[in-house]
Amino acid sequence: MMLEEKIRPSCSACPIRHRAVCARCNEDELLMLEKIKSYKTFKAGDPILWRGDGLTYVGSVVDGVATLGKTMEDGRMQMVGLLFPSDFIGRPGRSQIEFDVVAVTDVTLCCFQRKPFEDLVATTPHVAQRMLEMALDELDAARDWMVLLGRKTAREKIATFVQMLVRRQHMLGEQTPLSPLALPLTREEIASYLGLTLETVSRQFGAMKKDGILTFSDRRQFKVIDFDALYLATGDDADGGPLV
Amino acid sequence: MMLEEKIRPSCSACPIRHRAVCARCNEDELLMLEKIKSYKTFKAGDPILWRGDGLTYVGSVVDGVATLGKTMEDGRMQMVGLLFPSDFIGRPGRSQIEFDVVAVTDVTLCCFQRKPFEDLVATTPHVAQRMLEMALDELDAARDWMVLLGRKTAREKIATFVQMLVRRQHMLGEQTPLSPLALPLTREEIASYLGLTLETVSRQFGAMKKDGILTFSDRRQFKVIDFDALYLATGDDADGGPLV
DNA sequence: CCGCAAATTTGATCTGCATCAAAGCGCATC
DNA sequence: GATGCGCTTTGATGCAGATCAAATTTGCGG
Repeated sequence: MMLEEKIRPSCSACPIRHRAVCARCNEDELLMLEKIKSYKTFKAGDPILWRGDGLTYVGSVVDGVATLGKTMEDGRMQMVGLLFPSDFIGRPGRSQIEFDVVAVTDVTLCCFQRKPFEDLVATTPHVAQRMLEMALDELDAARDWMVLLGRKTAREKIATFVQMLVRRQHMLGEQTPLSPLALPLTREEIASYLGLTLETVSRQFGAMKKDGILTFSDRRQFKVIDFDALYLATGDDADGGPLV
Repeated sequence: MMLEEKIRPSCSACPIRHRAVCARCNEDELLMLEKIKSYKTFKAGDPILWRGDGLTYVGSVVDGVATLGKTMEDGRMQMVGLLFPSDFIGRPGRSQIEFDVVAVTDVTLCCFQRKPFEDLVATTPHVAQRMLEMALDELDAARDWMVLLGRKTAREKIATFVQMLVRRQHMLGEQTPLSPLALPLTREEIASYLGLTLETVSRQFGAMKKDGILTFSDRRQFKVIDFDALYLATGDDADGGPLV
């Protein structure tokens, strides 16, 4: 289920070097991290960490996408976060994790044993500062998602989700705004992220296709045709504006 | 609207000394904080910070309760946090705030000018560590709230909210589990915290009264009669268990 | 190329909560 | 102790999205 690899590619060549928890580190600090890091890879569908598990390691997503969520005893499930490359998994200062982490695509993690990492957080200001900054960013994102879950309509939820994908993949890189986007999740996974059912997700995608906002080449591959209409459909305020 | 008071009570006598952002500070560090702190008070209903405002100060709630929320352009409102004594307002490293902060009762704040506070975070490990810990705690709480907003029924939401109040007021202090609890919010405010309407909140309180779980002495004052039933009604997993 | 299971779409129906609408109820002010 | 104004409760009705139930499509191992 989990393939541990002892390979430790050099941090300086790392694709998430400037966005992950190590972003602010200088060469010396990077060396300390290199000493305690190891790569782990997971297959699509594998659990990475389970709620209540002992938290022996923490780490960064290097490649792939993972979900963070909680399942209620009767099976209702709510996803509370999507983890893309450079996102951090786990929390220093806690021996247990509160949520389930699952690989949705094949995932590569840059892992640190929790204890030595905690010492590093305590002694390396650049790591602690970056951790704080990332935690506060995630807190803002979580709160925005609370607005979505509590108040937005199904259509607004889908539009917001698509817009988030556009921004994410735009940030991460190369592609022009009109190149096709990958949809890393199934309808059911999208539903559990948006507080909907998979049928509603499917119908809303259908509606947006009919309205000429999106086209699907493949079930996991789509393009945004009308960015303004997409933006309008999110229900968000004017500032921030279309595209961005 | 805002009464600035230049009084600076000594930190050592502060009621939130051991839970706020200063919790880990030693005497020297406390002295640095004392130098840049000032108290501000707000009347119930006053805005404390508005979304998009320049964030000139940050600080801790010393007394009273405030809400953190966002209003959509068409008036839909979602509260994303309740701020009790020792909770932190604002975020270092950002010049704007993303959410509205409003005093729901009379509120006393221990404020720090943002810039000097940011310097302190950068140079005082005990402040930075505590900030990180608090941010991660809030992140967990926000994610639990996402589960509530996305998946729980109206009754489960109300039960979870009441249980949170029980725990909060239990933590903050003196009272026995059976003493009456203060409900700091109106039905409408509760609704906007739970992603419901005020009518639904009212009906659910009514139902829980009829079921012998709660009694109200006053609209803002109630007792929990049946803790087990309350716990059962939250929809949460067995661990954590009743009361706690 | 076939068969099969998983994912998705589409349709019909149901329901929990929203919405709309009126009363009650404190409680402050005069 | 009447007047008015928030707040809350209660009732009637509507609807977005859930639930239930089939198709239909797709991907994949043999």
